[in-house]
Amino acid sequence: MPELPEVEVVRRGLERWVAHRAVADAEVLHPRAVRRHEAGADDFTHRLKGHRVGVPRRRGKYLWLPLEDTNQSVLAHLGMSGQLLVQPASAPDEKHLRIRVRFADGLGTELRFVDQRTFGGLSLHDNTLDGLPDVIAHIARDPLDPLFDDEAFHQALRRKRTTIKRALLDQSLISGVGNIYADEALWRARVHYERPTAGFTRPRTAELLGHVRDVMNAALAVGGTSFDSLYVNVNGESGYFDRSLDAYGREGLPCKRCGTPMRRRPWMNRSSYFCPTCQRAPRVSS
DNA sequence: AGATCGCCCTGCTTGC
DNA sequence: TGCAAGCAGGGCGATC
Repeated sequence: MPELPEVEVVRRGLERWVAHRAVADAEVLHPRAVRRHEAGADDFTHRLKGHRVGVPRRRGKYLWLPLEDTNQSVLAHLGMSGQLLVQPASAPDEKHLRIRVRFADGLGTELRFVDQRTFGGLSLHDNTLDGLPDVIAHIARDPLDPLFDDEAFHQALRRKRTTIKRALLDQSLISGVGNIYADEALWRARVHYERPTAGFTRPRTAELLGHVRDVMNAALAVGGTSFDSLYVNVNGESGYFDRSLDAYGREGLPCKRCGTPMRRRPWMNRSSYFCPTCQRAPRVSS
């Protein structure tokens, strides 16, 4: 669900409301929410206790809270329906509350991980030398990372025998792009989702990356994309970018550039939305 | 070795 | 109205 802009909105909220607070204790209400923490829920809560949270960081759709004075971080992935909420301790438990973190201060708020579908979760990991949780060392830098290497990405596209949307969703090539922003960027670039990457020229790659960055920055500026209450920031508020989507979810509606009805095609157990006129299918697709 | 597929879940919407 | 199928912002591990 949440892609880079939505996760970044959450990270900023955590930076404001959770950074530098000491953990009093944590409570795991659903074991699946910590399944990536191999030592189990008790170990997870025990290790959190008493440590101060550092400044939250993010790479792609992953975010993590470094624990000060340790070499470990709490890694979070929201999956399809995960939320990190900062709530008054007195607020009633959400229906899908999975993990609660209480703090040793008088602010009266706690951190809650709420997740309807339980595809997401929290876990604790050692950091690599760059301060990255070790289990996400394979995740590529994201396009808003100043150290993202455009040329290396282009070369990777040239090298692969795959198609462009698969490549955009491959988190080991470029991270943070999901189904919505892939379709949005491809529409902006007028590129069909099944275009083979091997034929990409340097200018075409550069243009596509530019659109990926533009659409993500635009979404970030309005708090991300929310279709329903499943994606919200740490204060439970929705973002507004759904109003600005040009492709995703617009099946049958006129293309905002040329008026042709937009199409939806089943794709990898998901959907791809595109304009059949602006985004010409490659002649031989398989 | 790299690419693809199935599956992990819950809940809402749609269509018979 | 009831029920089943289809669909949803993702990613991992098994498989070819």
